[in-house]
Amino acid sequence: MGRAPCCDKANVKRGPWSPEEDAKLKEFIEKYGTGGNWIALPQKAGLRRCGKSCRLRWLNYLRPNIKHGDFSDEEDRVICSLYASIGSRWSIIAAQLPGRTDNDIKNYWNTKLKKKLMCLKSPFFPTTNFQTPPTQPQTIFSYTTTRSLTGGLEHISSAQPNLNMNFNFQLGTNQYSYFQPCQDQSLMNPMQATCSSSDGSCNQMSYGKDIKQEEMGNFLQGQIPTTFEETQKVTLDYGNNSGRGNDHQLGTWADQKSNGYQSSQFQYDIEEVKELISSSSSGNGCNNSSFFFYNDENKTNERGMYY
DNA sequence: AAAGCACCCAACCGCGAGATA
DNA sequence: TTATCTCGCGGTTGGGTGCTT
Repeated sequence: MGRAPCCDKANVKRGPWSPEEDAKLKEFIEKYGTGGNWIALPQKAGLRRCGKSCRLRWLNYLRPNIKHGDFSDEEDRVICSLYASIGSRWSIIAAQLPGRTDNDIKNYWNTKLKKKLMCLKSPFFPTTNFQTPPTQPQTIFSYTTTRSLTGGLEHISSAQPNLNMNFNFQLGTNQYSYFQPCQDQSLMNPMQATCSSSDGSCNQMSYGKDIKQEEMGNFLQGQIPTTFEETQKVTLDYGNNSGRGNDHQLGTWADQKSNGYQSSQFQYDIEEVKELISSSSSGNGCNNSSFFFYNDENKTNERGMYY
């Protein structure tokens, strides 16, 4: 037994709204309000539309003070922070951004921001030597372009200077992943995104397709740091790992610590971000690589492996 | 120039929660 | 207490548009 339809679908118009319909709806609501009953509203307003459709049109497009157009950096930051805290509660996020609708934010997240963020914590490393460790705190992941540390590069858009990928970090029974805004989009040229695993075995990427949620792999799974401070302790080991090419001799854990740039800009609660991008698939095919993780509980540095 | 492809976003769908009879 | 109705939400779809080949 299915749910009763909210309206007579055979007798309502669907699809894009005409300017005339917009005007009718706007005029009616400005004059009489919604009356607390969207289902009855279209009939009263003389519209052959479903009440839900009217509601959506009003909330997302017609009501006063709706803001359209590009999102500002500040709005990006708010969205990311809230997403990290509460997940895909778009209506709550929208409530913090005057003039933005939940639908707008959801679309923005799904089409742009998610990709932008994912590219930033990319599991790529430069094919050439990393010359000088940064003196200012910044994300260590921004240097990465061409090397996959883990299996799971699935799709890389050819149309945008962003990389879309998934990856796993595993540490014993724990798994970790990262993402962070990219400071330098020039590092994200997808055409450079070829895996340079020393034996050439890593070849997990493809181009020119929307990344789909079910294809993303285990971006974040398993036991992960539960506090902001913990996530800040997570870093990569650029050091002298056997099995890694010389082009990845980027420094040591100690260097990174003394330079103070391990994940110091980590703004987003990884615990919540994992809700965002999850699926059952996990890539493989890369050589194992390792990273260091500071275990806050044991007060020790531990080595994790990428698979 | 045209066909194919990818992206974007407005709109739709179904479900859960809350209100009401 | 239960059944029904409506709202509001988040996930998904599909058509328009622009880019690439």
